[in-house]
Amino acid sequence: MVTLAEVARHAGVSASTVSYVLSGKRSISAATRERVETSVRQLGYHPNAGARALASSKSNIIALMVPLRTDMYVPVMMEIAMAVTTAARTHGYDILLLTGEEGAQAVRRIEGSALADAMIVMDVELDDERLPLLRTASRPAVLIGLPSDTAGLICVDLDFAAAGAACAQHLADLGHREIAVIGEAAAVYERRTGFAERTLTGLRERSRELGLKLLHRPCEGSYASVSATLSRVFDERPGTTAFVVQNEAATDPLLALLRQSGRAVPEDVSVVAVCPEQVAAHASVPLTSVAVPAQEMGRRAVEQVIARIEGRGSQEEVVLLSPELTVRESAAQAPVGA
Amino acid sequence: MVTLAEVARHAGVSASTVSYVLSGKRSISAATRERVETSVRQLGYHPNAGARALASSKSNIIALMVPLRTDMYVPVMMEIAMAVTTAARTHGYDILLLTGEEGAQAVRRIEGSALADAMIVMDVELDDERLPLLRTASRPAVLIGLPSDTAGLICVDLDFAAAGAACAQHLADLGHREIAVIGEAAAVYERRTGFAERTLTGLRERSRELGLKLLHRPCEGSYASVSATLSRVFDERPGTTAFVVQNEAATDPLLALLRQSGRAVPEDVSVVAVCPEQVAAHASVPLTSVAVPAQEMGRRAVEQVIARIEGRGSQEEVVLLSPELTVRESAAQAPVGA
DNA sequence: TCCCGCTGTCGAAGCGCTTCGATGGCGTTC
DNA sequence: GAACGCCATCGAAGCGCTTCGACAGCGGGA
Repeated sequence: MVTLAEVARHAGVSASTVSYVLSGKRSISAATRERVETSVRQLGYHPNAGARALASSKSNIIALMVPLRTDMYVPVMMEIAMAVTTAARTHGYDILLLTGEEGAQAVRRIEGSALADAMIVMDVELDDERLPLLRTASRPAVLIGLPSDTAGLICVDLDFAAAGAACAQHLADLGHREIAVIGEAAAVYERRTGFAERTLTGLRERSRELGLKLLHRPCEGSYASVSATLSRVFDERPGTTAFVVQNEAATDPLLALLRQSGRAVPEDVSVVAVCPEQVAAHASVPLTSVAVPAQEMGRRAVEQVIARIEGRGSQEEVVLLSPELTVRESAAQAPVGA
Repeated sequence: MVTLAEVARHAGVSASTVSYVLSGKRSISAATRERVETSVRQLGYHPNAGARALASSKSNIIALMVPLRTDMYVPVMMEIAMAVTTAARTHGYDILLLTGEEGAQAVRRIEGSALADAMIVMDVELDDERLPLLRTASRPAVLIGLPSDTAGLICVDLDFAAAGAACAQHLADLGHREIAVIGEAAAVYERRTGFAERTLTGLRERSRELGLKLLHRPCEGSYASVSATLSRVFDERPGTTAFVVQNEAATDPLLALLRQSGRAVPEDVSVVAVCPEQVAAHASVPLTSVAVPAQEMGRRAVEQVIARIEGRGSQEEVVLLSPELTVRESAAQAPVGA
């Protein structure tokens, strides 16, 4: 391995000069800078990460805690993780991948060992066990998600309430009066991962304002579960003309089962989804949907966290991204006389 | 932050003694060990990762390169990544997440900066640009996937050829004579990510041995694409009674479109898939399938890489996991007189 | 002409840990 | 009872880098 000292010798300068050329923290004459840069290139020098971290108390690593559960919401999670990683690299940071499994323990470990300069935590529950630690941590942390108490926290998330409202509004504009919500699995609500509840809140409030009838049913992603849910919905509310789905796995079964039961989408029944673009665009009927902007969320989280590492930005901030409803083919004017 | 020196003072011993207690590299009396361990606990000491890495030239970090493309095979990739991370933690290692985007450059960076002790590389292409570097690297590397030339490499992968053969065998056993293969998108074959080709090879060879007629068609995951592919298949080979699908995204459309075209699965047409368990189990007709054992692959890759870090194991090794075909409901006896 | 204040460079200290060699005290062995 | 060896512990060096203070040289203002 090539060291700083070797580069210095090769360039005929002192080690500190090389260091300053690399960091740009002191002015160096153009001539010297070029000589050093040439040596760096010729020798293929890469600074030793450990030594650098030790000397500067900065690792240039951001820890990313992703949920271990691979049973839900996987593509979005993956997309966010990738977006975070890519965004971090453009700022010179690497990502250390942690699973939620270790829980609060992981936060302590990272904090204590100085392995990372900051953390990004995904899949935060409303009353997450990690929150107290993150609040008092000596290193910045950014949450992707929105716990119930955001005091002293930096959060980035889609404004799911607005997303819910947008769905209700869109369907109301199309003349629908009775709407059913096919939600995430009951376990998701029990775990209290805010986003599902917030969507529902948004749906409910806007529905009340607009005088819509709203029915909510949690639902597993399986055909059996969607099928059962559908029957119950049409039993209870035969006048239902529109669905809002927030459950990646359930969208395909929903469309298939509606078709099977003789209801055409969007002629007889409209469907609006809250899901990733890909899922919406590739469904059997391209779905009018509010996208979960994974890329954007990842990018914003990285920006927030780096601002904090560099001592910029406030101690507390909630970044809520505005939802955008994309009109595709699955939602249309309510059937007349419905 | 608590340092080794503080622990040493607190326990009334020298710093080196604390270090030896922690590493177990020299024998320490039970009394001293306990005293030190108590101090460690009381002070909440965590060794500084940078200092440790610098002094020992060992970072206890494994770099994991995942494909950036989020357009294919996402759930499996995520599952493998999670399995790798979890497995690594049980051995005391953390995972540094790299995207394929940086390509060979990333390999050099990790190597030069001593950021990680080893690498695990996913989504290897048959003739990957990173291979020469990985072969000559001073740090161990393990591939998940199988390039064409495995000389000097450690590889872990599912035996996709055997998987293909198993599918052919299963369908032949059920009396099918004409089989169509719905493959990955053409781009996947062009990129030459071996697994798709190897499955095909296995299918072809076993089909030849058993006298089956085989037709292969690459296919996008969209309904339009699957629909077009299906028509062409039935045009060319009206006698087709069975499908092998290797394309996560296409399975659902395939089942839906077969049903729509009046062909019942499995009564009229059988389907066998090569895909993750979840996809197979939750399909509208639970799929008889060969699973991609993501967990197992992640675990084995970590074991291999740690063996190499510790100086165990050979310089070259190919671990091919045996496929297991799980019988579900989508494949049945070929219709009589077909 | 003298002194001041830059700019560009260097030397040395130190980040927190591992590890090598040295050492002191003990029980054994003949 | 002297010599030996072993076990447990210590001290010091050094891993490769950053960063602080020092200083040489030079131009400009008075």
